[in-house]
Amino acid sequence: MDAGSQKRSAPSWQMIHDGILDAVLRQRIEPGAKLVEEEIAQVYGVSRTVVRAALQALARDGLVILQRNKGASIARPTPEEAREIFEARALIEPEIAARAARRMKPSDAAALSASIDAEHHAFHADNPREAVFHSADFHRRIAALAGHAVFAELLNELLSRSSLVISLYWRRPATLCDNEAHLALATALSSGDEAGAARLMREHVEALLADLDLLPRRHSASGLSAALLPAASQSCKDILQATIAEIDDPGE
Amino acid sequence: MDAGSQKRSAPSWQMIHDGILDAVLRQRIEPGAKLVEEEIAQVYGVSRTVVRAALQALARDGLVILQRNKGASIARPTPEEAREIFEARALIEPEIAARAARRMKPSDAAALSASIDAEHHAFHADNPREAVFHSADFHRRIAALAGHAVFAELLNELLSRSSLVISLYWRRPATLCDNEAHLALATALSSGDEAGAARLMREHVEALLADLDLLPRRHSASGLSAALLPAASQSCKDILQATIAEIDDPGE
DNA sequence: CAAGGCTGGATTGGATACAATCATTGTGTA
DNA sequence: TACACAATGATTGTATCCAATCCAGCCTTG
Repeated sequence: MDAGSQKRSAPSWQMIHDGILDAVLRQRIEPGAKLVEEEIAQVYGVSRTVVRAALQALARDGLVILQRNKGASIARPTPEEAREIFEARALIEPEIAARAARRMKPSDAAALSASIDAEHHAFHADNPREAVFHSADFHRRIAALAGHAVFAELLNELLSRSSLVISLYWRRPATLCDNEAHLALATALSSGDEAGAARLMREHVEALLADLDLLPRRHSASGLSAALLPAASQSCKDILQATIAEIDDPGE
Repeated sequence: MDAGSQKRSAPSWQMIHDGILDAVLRQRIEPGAKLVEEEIAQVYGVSRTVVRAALQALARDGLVILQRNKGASIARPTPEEAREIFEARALIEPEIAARAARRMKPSDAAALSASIDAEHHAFHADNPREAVFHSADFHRRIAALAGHAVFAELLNELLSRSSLVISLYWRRPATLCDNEAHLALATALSSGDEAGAARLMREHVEALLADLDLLPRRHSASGLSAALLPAASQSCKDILQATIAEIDDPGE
């Protein structure tokens, strides 16, 4: 209801914003990739004006870095920023889990199961990126169940930035404990165990943080790496076009 | 240093963003006030392009509501949203206080004292709005001392929105316990008492929430009240001009 | 041969013009 | 008189245009 009534006033740049956001969440755009306004404008068939609005919105989300006269590029969180993002999640998400456990209805368990299954399926299909995407979706759905709009917004931003962190600093793409943790969480949530859900969530997020490879080294000098890995920026246009095609043709 | 190095790439709309933000924090613009692009553009001597960017940034901060083809207006948090904002603060700020207590240096105490003094002074000068502004500034400085950029960003947004909540739902403009709480907090922080600072902060924020008048009644029908109290929207231009004058002439 | 300056292309920043939409007022009619 | 409807003015949404800036490659020069 809440989201539905707002749909009528959807800004036109929202589509571009969501398209790039989706590409980030699915790790189809690498951190540091250059986002040229004209290219995106051609992909979506609009003028640069609308693209600029979308890029500024993404910059407010912390996903895009805008440098004056130098354009937009996908953000590259520093190791310290990465740690801070997961520390913030470790504080907020247990509270969200507790509230979700308190308000859960039996019908809500299905949504969580669907997300877990999707993650499980993608994992076994040897598609770790999609698995990570659905993993974040699981956390997002819990936030939706908590019925707390402000917490949900805060977490949404943190989850988006977590995708960047994961593509930069994720150590092992094959982690089984992830699914275990999600299953245990879903069980605690469904049984209304507030304290247990909060504890499991805190441990889960702390485990995620511990699995990051946050070395003090500069992962690679910002400008240099972008020059060394131009694949992302070259294929940015194609990635967005593919994303659009998927949206138009939801029969995935 | 951190902010200084970023200054070179300051976007041009930042000035307008900060101007409107300052007007909100000082409660010179009332929630619900209409923000007409052309007026703001004339005040700042720029075109609507830059103003639109600033308004979109403010919308991402939750301070401005953008409705398609209906323009921008200062947000009016619902009572539920107001409660959620302070619940989020009650969760985040104790953690910030604990981290600040851990990292405090003796020289940092001065900044906190200055903020408390300014609040105290404004309060005794019978200027409750300015007192509220400095009260928020006190919380902001603690976040800066905590040395955690993500928490600081999250709190910054919550503090800005709190200003809207306070101007809508604040019950008693004459609260002495505020200063008491801030003094006790500053003492705990200066002495490095993590647990005490966290506890005091949580109690303080919960007291703030308890002092809000969150009745289920619609505070007033949105359109009607705007018509009954057109002062805010009419003087929006003047408010911004006055704000600019103050910035240009800092000898307040 | 290396270092520094310069020019050309590409890209962004901002202003302006025009189209689209909304709110308000006025008018005609039942 | 009250309601429906159309015209008008105001405001926003988007595209396009031009100036400002940056980047890369080349050239000059010590």
